[in-house]
Formats: sequence, structure tokens, C-alpha cells
Amino acid sequence: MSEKARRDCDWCGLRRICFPARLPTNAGMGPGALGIRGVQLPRGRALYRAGDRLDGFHMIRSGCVKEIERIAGNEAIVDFRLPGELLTVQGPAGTRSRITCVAVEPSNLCAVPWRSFLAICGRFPAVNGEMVRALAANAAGTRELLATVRDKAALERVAAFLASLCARMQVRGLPAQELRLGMGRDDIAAYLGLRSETVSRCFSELERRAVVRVRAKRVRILSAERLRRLARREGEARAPAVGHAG
Amino acid sequence: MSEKARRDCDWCGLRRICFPARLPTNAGMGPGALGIRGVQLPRGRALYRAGDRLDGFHMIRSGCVKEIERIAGNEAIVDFRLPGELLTVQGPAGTRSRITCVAVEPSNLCAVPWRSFLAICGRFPAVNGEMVRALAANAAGTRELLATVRDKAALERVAAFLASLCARMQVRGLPAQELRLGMGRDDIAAYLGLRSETVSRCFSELERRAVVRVRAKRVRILSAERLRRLARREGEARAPAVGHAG
DNA sequence: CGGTTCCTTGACACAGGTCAATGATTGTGG
DNA sequence: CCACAATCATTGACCTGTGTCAAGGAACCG
Repeated sequence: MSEKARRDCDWCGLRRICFPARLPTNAGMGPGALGIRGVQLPRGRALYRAGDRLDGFHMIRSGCVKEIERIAGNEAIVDFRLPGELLTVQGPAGTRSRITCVAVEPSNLCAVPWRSFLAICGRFPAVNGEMVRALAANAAGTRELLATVRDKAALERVAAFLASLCARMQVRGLPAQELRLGMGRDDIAAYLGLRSETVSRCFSELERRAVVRVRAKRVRILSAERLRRLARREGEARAPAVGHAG
Repeated sequence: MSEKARRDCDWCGLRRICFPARLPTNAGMGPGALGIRGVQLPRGRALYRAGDRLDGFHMIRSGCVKEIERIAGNEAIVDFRLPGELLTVQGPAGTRSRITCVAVEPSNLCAVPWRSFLAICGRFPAVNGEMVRALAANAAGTRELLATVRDKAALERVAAFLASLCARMQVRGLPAQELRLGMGRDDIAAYLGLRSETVSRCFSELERRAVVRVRAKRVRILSAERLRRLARREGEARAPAVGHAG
């Protein structure tokens, strides 16, 4: 079982926490022995809600979840999480969640209790560093989103969104040319600080430019390179407008 | 010395890391014994730059620093840090910084080596939780900024900025009615995703509404309550415009 | 006290928000 | 398996907030 788990977890961003060292398979380590629980979520179901007490942290294995937080009086989409990613860590054991976490498509997650985590930390000091690294990586992701919505025009934001999804699938070795967007246009718009109409217009514009092909929730990346350049506002000459002005 | 340090550190957000428990003063704990170094930065000087190797994390004791990160090809202001706050933690020992950290006014910081931190963790397991809490708090701050720039109009962003500065001074028990902005209009604008002209107009508008009084870098809060309401877009009836349109 | 830098204010243009109508997709019950 | 309804996506016309450009004015520094 440990061998199989090891294989299943190979592509996971947190594998170094669950498998801190090259262990003999009979060392009793691995998800099961650590008290890590698997969780299945149907579409639309919440993993937890704002106000719930959390005694561990979560990681997603398949599907897609969105994290929502009430900030200054309105619901903000914090992030979408893809397979292999760590959900926002909000504090040590007993912390009340400020975030509601909902599956946008049927999803499969791991719940890691702090209790187990601390036990592993005691045995393998490097795990502490792995957690700091993982938290720092998530924070860097939020800063990147911040920079995107703060400094980029609509078309660039949408390009950056698609480029990000694509890149995140790739690093885990998952299919990245043909994306299935679990979320609707409204969610994408809220995430990027736009309106759903604008997101639509941007998708259309990207299609007109032959960068992607969009059919409802199915997106085919025609040129990841041009997508990335667009997202970085390099070349592509800042076209007069995104849609209706043409 | 430990007693004095204890007093100096009372208002610091990280005191529970440096002083993990109610220790006898002669226990040899406290900033000095932990290998924590004090750092003085004149205005404009960098604490570290993108690419530097970091072997610890930092905390600010007085003054104000800005963190800048090159994201998708341009410089983004990640955050301003006020006394008692933890600078962005980017990873475990040896991590290369992606961020450049510059004093916007003469500042005084503490540098905590991971080496010391891990030693404390070994002795006081609760310190691990304190670090997770501190990291989560910083991430929550970034999410709040994200929500602000993504969902709010210019006037609300500026109000939120001032309200945030004010609140952060207050929680540390520092003077919060009469703020001295260390940074210029351009930095504020970059931080909020606006232009310096717009920031200026918003300051003028807030003054017209008798919410604050602004004289260059000196800001007096006339009504913290109305400032907060404005930032949350409650009441204040979404006035027709921010400045020149009136 | 003169120069430089930063801040403020005004006029105007345009990206994207808003409102509204149509078209596509998905789910459901016959 | 099809028809219908409900939801979601697309497109258009128009409007507004904020960016842009430009010209003073205030504050700071040597």
C-alpha cells in the first residue's frame, strides 16, 4: 500500500511532507499511517465554511475548488486550486476558517491534521522547511494575482489566467493543452476583477487572434507562447481595445 | 538586558517567537541570546535585493519599509511594513529572495536566522504554531489588499489604505491619529493600482468631506469611523465622482 | 534663495462597466 | 431520446471613472 500511495502522490506538491525521506516501504510512513484522510466532494459542495474550526490543512488531488472569503463586506474569490496544490493555510490547530471552500467540479482532497504534521516534523526536521516553502509559494501566488489585477488590462488578465492554469497543469504533468474550465464566467470575472461580459469579450478576442479556441467551458491552447507574451504585455502592440470598440 | 528587551518587544507581533514562554529572566532567552541581529537602515537603503540569499526572516521595529517584486516583467509594490510587522517570509534557509526591500524612511529591524528559530522550535513546540499563525496573517493581509484593488473604486481604495495604516498603528499602541506617510504619492498609487494624480484627487476629496486633513506627507484622521465606512462602501452614497467631474 | 522634486488641479479620451437582447448549453421529465 | 426550461455565454450600444497629458503651485534641499 505504501508503494502504491507513493506512486499516486508522486506528482503532488506536498509529497515531501507526507514522504519526508526515501524510506523503506515498510517504514510505516505514507498517507494512511499519518492519519491523512481522503475527502470526496461533489460539485458545489463545501469542504468547510467561514467560521468552521480547522484542525489541519488540505490539498487537492483531482477536480477544482474555489476559496471564497468575505472581505470588507463582500465575497471575494481568493483562488482556484488545482490538483497537487495546497489550500490556503489559515493557522495552527483550532484556528477558525475565514474562508469557505467549494468544489467547482467533483473533487478529491487530502486532509492532513496538524497533529500528524507536527509528529512528522519531530522526526524529520526538514519537513518544517517544506511547510515554510509551501506557504511561501502560496503567498507568492497571491502576490502574482495581485500584480495581475492591479496592473494589467482586461485582455492581459484573461491571458494571464489561462497561462497560469496551463502552467499549473504542466508542472504536475497533467494535460495542459485542452483545459476544462470548471468554473463559470462569473467566477472567472470575480477572480480577475472584471465583469463576465468583459471576460467573454476577451475570450472572443483571444480566439480572433488565434491564441486559443474557446467553446463554453472547453479551452484549447493554440499558442502557449503568445498567451504568455500577451499576459506579460510584451509585443502584441496593445491593441486599441478588447472587443466592442473594433 | 533580557528584562529591557522584553519591555521593548512587548508591542511586537512576533514577541511569542522570541519569548516563547514566561521565562525566568536569566533563562538566557531573548533577542540577544537567540542570535537576533538589529539592523539600521537609512532612508532609501535596501535591506536585501531580489536574488540575495536569505538565511532568516525580518521584522520591523521602527520606520517603514516597502517590499518590491518583479512580477511578469514589472516592479510591483507588494506591501508596506509598519513597526511590529513581519516582512514577507520567502522560504527556509538558503532561499533566494524574489523581493527587494527598501526603507522609505529611516528604519530599525530585527533579523532572525532560521538556525535560531529552529532551535527555539525544538525547545518550544508552540513556536511552530506561532510561525504558521504569523505567515497566515501576512497572507490574509495580501488577500485583503487583493480584494481592495480588485473590487473597490479609487476613493474607497485610498480610504482603505489610510484606514489600514491607522488600524495597524493602533493594534501596536502607536500614535494613529496623526500619520506621517513615509512614501510618496507614486508609491501609494502603485500600491493601490492607481495613478498619483488620482491619489491626489482622492486625498482632496476626502479632505472636502472632512474625513481627513492632508498636508503633503502629514495626514490627520478626523473621523476613523467614516473612513472605515467609506472603505467598506457602506453609506456615503457613492458620490458622483472623485474629483474633477464635480 | 533658487532649483529640484513632489503634489495638486484641469481638460479630455478611452477601457471597461452597465443594461439589454439573443444564442448556446445543460439538465429534466415525458 | 427528444422537447422544454433554465441557466449560462455572447454581442451590441451607450455611459462613466480613471488614465493621460499638461500646467501651475507647494515643499524641500543645498
